[in-house]
Amino acid sequence: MSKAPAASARVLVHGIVATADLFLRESQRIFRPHGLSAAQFNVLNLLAERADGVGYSQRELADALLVDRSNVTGLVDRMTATGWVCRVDDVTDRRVYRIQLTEDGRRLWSNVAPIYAQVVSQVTECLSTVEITRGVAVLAKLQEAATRWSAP
Amino acid sequence: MSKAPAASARVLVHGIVATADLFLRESQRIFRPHGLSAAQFNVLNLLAERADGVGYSQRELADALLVDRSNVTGLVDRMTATGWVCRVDDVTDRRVYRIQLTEDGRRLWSNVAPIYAQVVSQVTECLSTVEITRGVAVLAKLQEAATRWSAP
DNA sequence: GAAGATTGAAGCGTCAATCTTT
DNA sequence: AAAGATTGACGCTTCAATCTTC
Repeated sequence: MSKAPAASARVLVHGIVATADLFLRESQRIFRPHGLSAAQFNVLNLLAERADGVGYSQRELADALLVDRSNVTGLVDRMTATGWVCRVDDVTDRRVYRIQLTEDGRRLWSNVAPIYAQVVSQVTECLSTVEITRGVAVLAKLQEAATRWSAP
Repeated sequence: MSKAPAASARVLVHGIVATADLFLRESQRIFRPHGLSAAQFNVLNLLAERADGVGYSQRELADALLVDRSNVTGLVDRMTATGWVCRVDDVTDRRVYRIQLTEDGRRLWSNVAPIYAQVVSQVTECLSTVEITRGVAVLAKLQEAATRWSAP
């Protein structure tokens, strides 16, 4: 494996952050007309794709979204206020809430998810299957390396 | 050019955002012991690499950092409070401030920048030169496509 | 003591509206 | 009118500390 020159490595890292920033900004513009934020859309996505109706605990939500547990409190607060999710007491453990999608939440997700999917497909149609596969592999290597670095 | 399956395209987009998130989180942990945030490090970087001593206007900083102009006000406020940058009145246009590095700011940057560079090189040493080149190219295509989408 | 949830303080980011200067 | 900077309102995120329940 040939050694990576420092300059282009830095360009790659900066490019990843800049591209993610761009995606985030643009996705906010998609969600905003629906009163939704990117973080809230991710919550909707998780809940909607879980068919068993049990829902996620806030801790599970935090782990899945890769954010701090304390963050989920406010996120769920706001989504409860708008009526898209609700907190249900867990029957076996009184410490935990099960967060579940409401009717309104599911309806909103049904409207917004296809729009988001289409934008993703439009933006990525400039890439070939090989490029996508290689890109995913590079990202996986980087994540692995970064994780290994953070916990030596 | 072969068509990109929707599923893997979405994995790629998610991977970019997740990797950037991971980088951001880890870089915060590097900067924090120095009382610095990632956003502030970027400001230091811009100012330090501009040798002419003229500095950036806040508008120029906003454009370079890809953030809203209003955001820069608070960022510069905080960095002025810690004494790392200062606002200097522009001599030709009384609307604009020139933001310049202080002695302290330059010293801090001299300490932190090599640490950051080394972490970047450690995390990216798992990649070959070819992988980096291809990765950068994919990101450039995506940014171009996303930008084109946002302003049709 | 450990785990789930919450709170308060702080920084970062957007947007809309305002002020000053050009 | 247009451009640079600022303000206020709001959401997202982290961290440290606290409360309740296991």
